[in-house]
Amino acid sequence: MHSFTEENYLKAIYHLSEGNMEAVSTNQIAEMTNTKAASVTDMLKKLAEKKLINYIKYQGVTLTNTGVNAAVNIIRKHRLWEVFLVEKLGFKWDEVHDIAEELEHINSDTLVNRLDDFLGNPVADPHGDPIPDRSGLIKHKKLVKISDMQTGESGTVSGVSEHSSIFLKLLEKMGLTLGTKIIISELIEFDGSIMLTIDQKTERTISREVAKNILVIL
Amino acid sequence: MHSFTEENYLKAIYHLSEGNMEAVSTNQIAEMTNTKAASVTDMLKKLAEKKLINYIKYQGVTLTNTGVNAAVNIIRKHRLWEVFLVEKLGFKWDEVHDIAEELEHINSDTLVNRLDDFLGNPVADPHGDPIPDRSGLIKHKKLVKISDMQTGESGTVSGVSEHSSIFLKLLEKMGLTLGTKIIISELIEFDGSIMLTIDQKTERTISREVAKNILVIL
DNA sequence: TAATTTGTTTAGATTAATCTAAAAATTTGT
DNA sequence: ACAAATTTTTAGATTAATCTAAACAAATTA
Repeated sequence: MHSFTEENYLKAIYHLSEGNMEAVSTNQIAEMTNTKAASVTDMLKKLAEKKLINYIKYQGVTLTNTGVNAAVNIIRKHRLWEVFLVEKLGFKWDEVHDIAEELEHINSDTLVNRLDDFLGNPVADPHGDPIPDRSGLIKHKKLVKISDMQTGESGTVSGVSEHSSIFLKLLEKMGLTLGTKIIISELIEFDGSIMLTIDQKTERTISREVAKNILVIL
Repeated sequence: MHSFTEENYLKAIYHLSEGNMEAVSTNQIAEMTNTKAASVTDMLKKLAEKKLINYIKYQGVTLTNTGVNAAVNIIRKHRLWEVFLVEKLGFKWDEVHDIAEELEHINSDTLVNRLDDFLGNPVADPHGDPIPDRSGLIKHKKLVKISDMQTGESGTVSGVSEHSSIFLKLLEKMGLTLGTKIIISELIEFDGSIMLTIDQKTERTISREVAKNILVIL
């Protein structure tokens, strides 16, 4: 198995290369892992040695298949534990990240699979992020940022692209939690903010910055 | 907080000083933690520096109050996770120790207390060991080894003093799990083995070695 | 009680992960 | 295309946890 630290690097590289399939840079990894570039370089050599990443000096890195598998497995654990914390222990969606960050490193396939079953094989975590199944497969939904929607369009809030507690608490307060139905009632030209109807009842205006981080299924 | 490693030393010292309230020796700790005596000495200095143990060169160690609290808290977590694994995830009592050994180091009081409530505030783990409450209090039951019982005496199996998977599986096979009622039917002089009636039905003979490790409430 | 055995500590290395400062490579801007 | 700026890597230290071998202390035993 890989060390706690190695796992965190793999996860960081995975997240950084999601979306844009490009190589990830040393500095990006350093920022994500709260370390210095020099430390990252050292670790990259080690991970390359173990064939978990493809690394060429000065050219950035990509995960190998083995590396992707390892990363996906950690993410699976992280998200399952988040579901557990919210569904079974009554935590709020903004409280679970740090604890899951620790739990994700517990090593036991049996444990993860039994937890998965115990939770009823959930397909998404409390923030709407998809949970890889036991073979590592991830079912991505087609999600759209509210900031990309047009007047009159409607959809269901199904994810967020910002996971900070402060942002999640804000959504909670505004009634924009997962599952909420919204209709865009007006795009305000002046500052780009967006007026929408929540659950056919409440009218609300949200800033462009907030709208960019809420993901919706049309 | 204390490191993973420090926590394991505290736990080892706690377990070694249970029962006999004497100071614990360097070698005892080395054996329990699978390290060498020299490494233990180093760590003892560190723990003494942090006022978690009372340490005098060549004289062994005892835990300070702070040290006891830290150790009890780890044990509380370990035993609660064991209950979770057995009661909620369907693990057998001989399968949970190693996983709980990892889970016990997860750091969050809220998590532990919510887990405790979720499990219905259990008083004992799957092996019958008492679970400290959130203030650190441990309710010890008066348990007797089967090997110390007399012919005609009866009791309920309520604990074990040997936690190895091989031993627990054996008890399972013999029907001597927790809650089982037994009556001593005969003490066999020849080899010290003991004949007993299980749940008013089955007659069985167990070796003195096995009998020594089964604990009973009279 | 002196000698031997056993147990513990010190000294000096090692490994993993990190850092700072300096050197080297790459990218950018004119 | 070359100089400047940025990014990445190397070099050399540091910290936590561990080890082996040697020195030292305590307990045992003859």
